[in-house]
Amino acid sequence: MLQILSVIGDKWSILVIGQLRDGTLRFGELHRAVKGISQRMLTLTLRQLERDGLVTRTVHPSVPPRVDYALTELGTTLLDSVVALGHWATAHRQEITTHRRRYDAARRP
Amino acid sequence: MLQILSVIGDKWSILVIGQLRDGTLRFGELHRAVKGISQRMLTLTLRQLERDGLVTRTVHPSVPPRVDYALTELGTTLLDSVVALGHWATAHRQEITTHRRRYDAARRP
DNA sequence: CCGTATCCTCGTCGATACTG
DNA sequence: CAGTATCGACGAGGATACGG
Repeated sequence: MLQILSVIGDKWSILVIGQLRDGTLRFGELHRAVKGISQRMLTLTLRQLERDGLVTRTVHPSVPPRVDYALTELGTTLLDSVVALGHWATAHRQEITTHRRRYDAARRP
Repeated sequence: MLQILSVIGDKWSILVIGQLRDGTLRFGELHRAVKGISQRMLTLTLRQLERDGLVTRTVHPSVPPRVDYALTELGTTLLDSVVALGHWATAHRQEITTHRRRYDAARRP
């Protein structure tokens, strides 16, 4: 069970899956879309997702090389929960930061 | 945005919130319910959740001491997404492990 | 019972440099 | 363009001991 949570408990995984909701993206496009992720972590995250059967990796033997990533059917089923989390996060972001400030203010007089 | 994902991107947070879905729990009860968590991490996780306004902490001044934790209204709204993730995880656990074995077998001949 | 305080150890991640 | 390799720093987190 903890093994499965590691799939979704990784923030990069969630963000990458979220980006793939509208269809196929290239490596570089993902790199630009997911702000703050390093090339290394993007590679590792995609490998992980591919290993778990959540995304497909398609290499086009061209020059320059082109690699496309897309959600599998299994990945799409997860997407619903992920977007729900995304909605929750954006909906309550302000509320949470307010709580944090209040909490910190109470403990640092 | 990444700050908010840190709330749910932590596996302990997710597990703790999941345990609180049926109501109030004491510290020790949570400690036993969430398998594998250390006392230290449970404390830190609960402080984090309290700081974010997802959990209330109620100290009963008795001997021995008793501390109850419960979800706030905000925490309950998150619970829906969390249980959705939980359902997804249990529903596809087998499928994912199968993918993993297949992937590993293909790369380790 | 419910913590806090230390210490110490792993793994994780970013930076950088280099290939096909 | 899309990676792989290497390294070094950093912090999460377990173990332990102790306090209210």
